[in-house]
Amino acid sequence: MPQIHISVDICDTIYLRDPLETVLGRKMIKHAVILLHEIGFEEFNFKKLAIRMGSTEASVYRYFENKYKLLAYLVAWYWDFMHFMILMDTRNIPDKREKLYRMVDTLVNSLKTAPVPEYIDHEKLHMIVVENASKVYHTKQVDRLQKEGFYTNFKKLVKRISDAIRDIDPDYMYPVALATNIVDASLNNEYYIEHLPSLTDVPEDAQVNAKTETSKMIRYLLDRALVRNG
Amino acid sequence: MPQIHISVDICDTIYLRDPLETVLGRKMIKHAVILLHEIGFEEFNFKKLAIRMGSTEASVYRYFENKYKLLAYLVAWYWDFMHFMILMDTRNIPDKREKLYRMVDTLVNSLKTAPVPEYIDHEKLHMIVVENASKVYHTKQVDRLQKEGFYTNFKKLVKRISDAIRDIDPDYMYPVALATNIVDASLNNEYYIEHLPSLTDVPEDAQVNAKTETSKMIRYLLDRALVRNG
DNA sequence: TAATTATAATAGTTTTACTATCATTGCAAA
DNA sequence: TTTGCAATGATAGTAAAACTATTATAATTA
Repeated sequence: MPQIHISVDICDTIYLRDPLETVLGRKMIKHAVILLHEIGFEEFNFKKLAIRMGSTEASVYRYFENKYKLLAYLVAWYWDFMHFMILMDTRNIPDKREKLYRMVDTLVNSLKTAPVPEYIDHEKLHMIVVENASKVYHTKQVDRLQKEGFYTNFKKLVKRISDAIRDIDPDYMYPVALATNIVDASLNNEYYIEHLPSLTDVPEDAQVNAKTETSKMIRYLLDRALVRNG
Repeated sequence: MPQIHISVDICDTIYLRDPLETVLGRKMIKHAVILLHEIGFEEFNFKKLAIRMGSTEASVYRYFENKYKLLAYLVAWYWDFMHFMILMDTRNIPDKREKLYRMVDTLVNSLKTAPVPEYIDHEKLHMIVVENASKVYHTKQVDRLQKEGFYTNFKKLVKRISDAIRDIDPDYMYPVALATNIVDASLNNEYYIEHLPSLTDVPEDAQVNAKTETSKMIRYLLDRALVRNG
């Protein structure tokens, strides 16, 4: 197997130093993912991260201004990576509808073939994004962050999906909102199935695969929403 | 005009003392709404609230354990109130589809006739919910909070909307997920139009009414998703 | 009027968030 | 090989946030 290098593209105002360029930085990212997954964003802080990775608080602060930016970095990394994955997974699919469905499958992360670097646990990062992505978007600083390019990776991904929607049904009036909506829903529905099942259609005690169910639900919605044209 | 009293129903593990039962408590809620709207949840704390309302930090702590619970309280209040509003606004609408559409209108808060108590600025509370509701749902303590009944008001609202969906199209396979989805989307889309327009279908510089646009977009989606049957 | 309760005023503790300083390490250019 | 320099570690410190405790006083209630 050839070693695969993915160079993710992340806006450089998110970090003070690019963590992916140093050994310590990659270690930081690795343990940030583990720790965030373990204790959640509210309990997470740089002191705990420093202890966990065997470094010091001061060193962490040399890479990121604060924990919000670290989270923003991980989320940006995730979306850039998912964008890449969607490109890979949907190549050579001639059927437009099948192509969009495959995008959804990639989104809910039911495909396990991600060529993810060893320092990132992709499943954990996925859960971190599910639980915390909205904290990056819903902040009073949204307009400033937007100008600084914090959200470009997510926007690119949404653009890609909305193009696929337009391909299927050029008359659909709100392709971008629908794309945003299914990305949001694919994250949330999986979370709700696990934690708040009464917000979904699976019975309380049913043993279902949250990813598969979510994928089916989104496909169903798209199937209804988009008019067949060949 | 008769004085209208709404008694909202909020799970009693959210607070230490019910703020709506005392003058100080109502003052607390009033200024919490103003201050949260002004500076956002991250910058908000009990010291600032105490100063703003002319009381002390200790007094605030007698009502709420911490700022997360205060936020949870406001969100629970909001959903219970919205549930009530949806009941009011959709009475005597015979057409099932029109009834669901009206629910969406009420959700995006385009109806301005809310009989809201004087100590709550409804438009500000709406924005607080848009910006912060996900912070109440996406936390590591979700399972405990769920057991304590933090989310029952939201669940009741979703139930009501999913029933309306089922009324229109009994064959729709995921009425609850769709209901959850349109509630989420109605909050988010309005926010995106204002702050991240490239996640929506409105052009960057377009001067549109975010609420009206959102309502139209959701109606359109529902119109496509739900099969006509009379 | 006495007892109870709510609040204000004050003062504290602990934790988090962040900054500063300086010694040490490793590596690269001279 | 030495010199210089950037990265890190070790340590210490400040400021604010997140809470807790104590007491005095005002307002209610019995």
